[in-house]
Amino acid sequence: MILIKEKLSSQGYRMTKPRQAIFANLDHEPQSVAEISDRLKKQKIKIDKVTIYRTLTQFVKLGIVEETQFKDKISVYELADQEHHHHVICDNCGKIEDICLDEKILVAAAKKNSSFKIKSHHLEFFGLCKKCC
Amino acid sequence: MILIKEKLSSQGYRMTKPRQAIFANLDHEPQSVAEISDRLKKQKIKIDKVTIYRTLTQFVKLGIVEETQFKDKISVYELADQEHHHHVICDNCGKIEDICLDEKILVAAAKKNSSFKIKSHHLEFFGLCKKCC
DNA sequence: TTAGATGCAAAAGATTTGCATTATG
DNA sequence: CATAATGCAAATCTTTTGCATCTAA
Repeated sequence: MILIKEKLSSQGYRMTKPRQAIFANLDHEPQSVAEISDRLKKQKIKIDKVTIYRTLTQFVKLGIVEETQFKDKISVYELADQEHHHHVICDNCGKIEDICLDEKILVAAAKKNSSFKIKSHHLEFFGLCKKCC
Repeated sequence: MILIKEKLSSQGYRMTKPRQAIFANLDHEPQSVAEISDRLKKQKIKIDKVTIYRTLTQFVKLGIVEETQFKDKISVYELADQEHHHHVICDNCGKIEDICLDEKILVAAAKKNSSFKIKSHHLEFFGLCKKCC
């Protein structure tokens, strides 16, 4: 709690009810704006989707939230993790699971093989979850 | 040429002028529908964007084309390659470069660590290209 | 008080769908 | 000739923008 408030105010931003509610509904599981919006609705908290978009964009900038893009063309957001991890997405039901892997060697190889100055990467796995197998 | 025609007809589909033109403008570099459309326009070939979308979707199904999603929310398409490869995307200008890496070990680790039946994966690197460095 | 934040309406942009028409096999 | 493919218009869906109003600091 104090964390975000500090991060916000240190950049001249404000802590507001909507931001607090949105933050409270973030998770270490990735969620879409629609999902977050639904969660808030269920809690009888009325926040415009636009506000959710703007808040998440800001949280991403502040390093509070991490954004990922999957094939279905919608963005998903999750609490930024201290530890870098990856996702496994079910081809059938869309369920997303986190997975931890040590890809140091691969990143090093990429840096060596590419003419680009590589700064980050995304690694996602696809398959079938237990239920859909 | 004969390749796609066979793949198409084997599934009851037809080889048409638009499909041939679209195929001829595909590349091993990923391109968006807008880019493909522009290329065709320059060649004075008039094909509706809708047709490009439908054709690409079909080519993907037939394994002729590979679709990738980047953060800017648009899909890019490239000729499906015999050899599995990855992309390096410039954070500044969006330039995309292909890169080959051997990630067998990593995939094996993912299969071991996950409860999912993993079938495929996506690996993309981000950074700055030579020009933007 | 005063700049930042919100909500509503509307715009924007990519992709999809419906349907009448055309053209391939 | 039967059916798949195309083009056009319009719909969808996610995300963004403009602007008047509100509110935290």
